[in-house]
Amino acid sequence: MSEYNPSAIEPKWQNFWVENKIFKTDDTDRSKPKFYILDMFPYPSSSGLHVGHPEGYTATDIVARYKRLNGFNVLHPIGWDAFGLPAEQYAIKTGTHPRTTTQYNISQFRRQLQAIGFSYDWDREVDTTDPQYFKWTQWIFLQLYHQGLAYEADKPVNWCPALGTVLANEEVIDGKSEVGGFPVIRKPMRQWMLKITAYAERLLEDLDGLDWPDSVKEMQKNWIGKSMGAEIKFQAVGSVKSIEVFTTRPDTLFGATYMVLAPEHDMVDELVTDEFRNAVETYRQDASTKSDQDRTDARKKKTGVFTGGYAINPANGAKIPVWIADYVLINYGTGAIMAVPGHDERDWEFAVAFNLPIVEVVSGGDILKAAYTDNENGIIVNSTSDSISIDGLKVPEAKKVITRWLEEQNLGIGTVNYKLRDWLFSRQRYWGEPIPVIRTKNGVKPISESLLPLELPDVEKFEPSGTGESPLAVIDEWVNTIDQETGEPAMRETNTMPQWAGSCWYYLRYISPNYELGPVDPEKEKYWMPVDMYVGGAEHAVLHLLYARFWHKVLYDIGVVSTKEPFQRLVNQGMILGEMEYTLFTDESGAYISPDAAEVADGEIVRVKLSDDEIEKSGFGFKLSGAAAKKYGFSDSNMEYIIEARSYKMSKSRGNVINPDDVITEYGADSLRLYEMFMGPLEQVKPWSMRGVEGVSRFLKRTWRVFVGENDVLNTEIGDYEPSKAQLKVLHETIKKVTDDIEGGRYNTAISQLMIFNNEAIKWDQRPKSILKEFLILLSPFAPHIAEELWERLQGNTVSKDITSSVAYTSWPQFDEKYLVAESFTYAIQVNGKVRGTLQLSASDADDKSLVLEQAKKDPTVAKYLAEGTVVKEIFVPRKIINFVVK
RNA sequence: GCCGCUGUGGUGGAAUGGUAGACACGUUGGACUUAAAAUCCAAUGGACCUCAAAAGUCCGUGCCGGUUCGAGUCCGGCCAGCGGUACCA
Repeated sequence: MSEYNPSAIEPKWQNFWVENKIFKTDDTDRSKPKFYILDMFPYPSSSGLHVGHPEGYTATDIVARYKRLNGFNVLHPIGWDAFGLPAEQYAIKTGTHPRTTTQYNISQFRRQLQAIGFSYDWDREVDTTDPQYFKWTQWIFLQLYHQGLAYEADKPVNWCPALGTVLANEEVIDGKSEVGGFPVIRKPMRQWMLKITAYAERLLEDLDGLDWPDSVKEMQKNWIGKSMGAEIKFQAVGSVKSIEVFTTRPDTLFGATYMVLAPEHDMVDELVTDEFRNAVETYRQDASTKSDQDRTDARKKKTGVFTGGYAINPANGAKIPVWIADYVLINYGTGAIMAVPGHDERDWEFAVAFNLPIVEVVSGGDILKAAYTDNENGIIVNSTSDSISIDGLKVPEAKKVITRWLEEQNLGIGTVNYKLRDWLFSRQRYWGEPIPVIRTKNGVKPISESLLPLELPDVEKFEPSGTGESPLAVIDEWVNTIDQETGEPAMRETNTMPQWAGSCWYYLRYISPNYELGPVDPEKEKYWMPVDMYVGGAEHAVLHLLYARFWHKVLYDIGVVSTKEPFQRLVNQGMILGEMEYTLFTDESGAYISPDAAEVADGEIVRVKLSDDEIEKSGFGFKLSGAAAKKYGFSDSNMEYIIEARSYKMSKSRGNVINPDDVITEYGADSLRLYEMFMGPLEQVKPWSMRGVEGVSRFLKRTWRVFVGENDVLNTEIGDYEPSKAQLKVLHETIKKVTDDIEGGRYNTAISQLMIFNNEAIKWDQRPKSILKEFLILLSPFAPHIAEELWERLQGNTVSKDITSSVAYTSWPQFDEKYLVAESFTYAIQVNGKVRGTLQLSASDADDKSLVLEQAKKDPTVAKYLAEGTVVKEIFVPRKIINFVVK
């Protein structure tokens, strides 16, 4: 007996695919329709692939293989997002050059991906750290610079004096450094910025045409944060200057009883009076050292100080006080607000805290109790002056009228504001793309394109410079250079680009990875773009996708690409959690404590992990089984020991990480692929289960047994038989279901159908080759190794070893409706919507309404219920259901 | 708080408004075996009725209500969990 042995057949086919370049994309062929299917490329970490990677990668591989079988020219590449912090931190610890670490990790990732049998075109690999790749990342930066979209500014960074370094946001936890727990302050430093705000409107508008999940579109919309309103000038008392504010509620202008400036606002110095100077300075000092998080925590009490200065409300001429407070942010709007405490919650809180006047200008609420913020139905009141009145208008109308008036009076203008801020583009790091600019005595100057790539110098030490500058700043021979044009001395920029840079355009490089005249070959770009399907984690819903769209639009504007948007369809795969864990909680004395109590308990909680034979079902949850209760020393037999059942995110610290290599060793790559898809809908979060892997593995074993019998030869049941009607029916049902499900991204139910087919086929005494061949093609996108192996065996091992012998380039079966027609139909017979019987009829009888109804009424149970009243209505749904409405 | 997503057996999950629980896991019983593993067969939402079976009855898709001959599915209002975001004027 020869059993299914994935460890024997999988390497064989992986070698066959790689060595013969079976999945090399032929991109000279323009006769076929194209399909570009893209994975979010991985960061090659030292811990290797985790089971989350193959989830999306299997889905795209299924689609890639399916599309090839349907005659598409498929572009399905992979690469490495290889710049980044971990390799640099490792270098600091061990002195190993990040390039060495990165190259090693990439080779591990490549080996692991090949061991899962993905059909990538391995001749198109891109590596963001390869000078031939980042040459073009730098080139794009220069184009941004020439377009006026890259500029320098002093921006606060997370500076940790104790560590002598600048930290990324994710390295700062509660205002302290993740490493060491040292305080982190905000220190302004010269930074490169990219003017993504110039593209805000287009980034927003063009979302409409994309086939993306609503949630992602929504997140991007929120991130861009468009709001319509007005900018209004308030004349400062005793000054020639005025304070400009942005508001979305110009209709409440009459209710503005004070103003608030951000502590950093320029006008503070202008307004502050001697009496308040000290208090204001102290407050500004405090605010500057606070972390962003502290400042923007909405739950804390409002703070602020009066400047001593006043401004004039342009609507009614009232003299109103000007305060500073950190709830007003310098980098949104104009950094100053008109405070309308009657109709804005934050202003209301502030006014109450500092005893400032609150006036009602929109009726409908009770401003003594809370701000009334309804901006649809409220009616304007108390808003009349000598030159304007908006009383009696509804809010939307009032906004228009007062904005027009402000514009006429030259006091303000209707404007649009975006939350989106410019992109802070520099990092004080070694392991990133050098920013290709130099500083001469005349200022900043981009280096010539002919000098690209600007490579990183080799260094011995990767420690931060100690000044907050990048480690590159201390490499004198690299920093000190000459301006190639003038021959004069110059200094290189020592900041490097963030990790986002390389991933902003990698999808273009795959199209022509060796093209030397630009980032992408224009002819090929026109053929392949846009990406037809892009699959990756939801964690990139905002930043990566927004940054990539921004760069793409710039490239579109300068004629490098031909599409406005890079990714036509986006799919987010859901996270895979660890195995379900059952936890019993006890306090430090070892006494049982319920999960609810454990959550709020003060003392030390002991978590006891239970195996699933120690638990049993109880009501809504699980409790400790009697035997287990005894084992853990609980004697009270009346007590129900409720336990917590849930699965957690995989993490090293929790020890619930599943390594794909282990799964492959034990069950094979096909089982891994199949299980990852069979778990549930791709987009959904779902827990891992090794038992589930066993389940799909059993399916593959059964599939093997359909084909292979004793002594490792084809089963004797297989032959060139004429297929039976029943065999054709189940085959064609499977073709239809699998096809529809792949098209619809429902890989789990496609696999169910393959299982259904197999459960039938294993019962057949005569297994027609023609049927089995089509089944193998259907199976091949999901479990390609076993499909290739069985395909080869079915052909009799005689075929030559090239592309024509691979199941991957056969053609996808077409289903025929005529085989799907059932010979009989079962009606459900309902009385008043409840099923009271079933009725089986031949296909010819089933469409005869009067016959069906007559038969249905004869069913004894149905007849009983019909006798209880008179039939007032008969619902007849052909071949499905009958419903008698009885009164 | 706001925005989004998700709530279905012991578990993962299936169900164009038409017999809820496909497929799989687990469990139970049986076959094969000296035995075990593997494999195969059968049962498996809960409760009731019954000596037992067949048949049948009631309940059941987070909760409350609505539309409909008929609702897991559509509509309105809640609740819970997850994710994003957070003083954005």
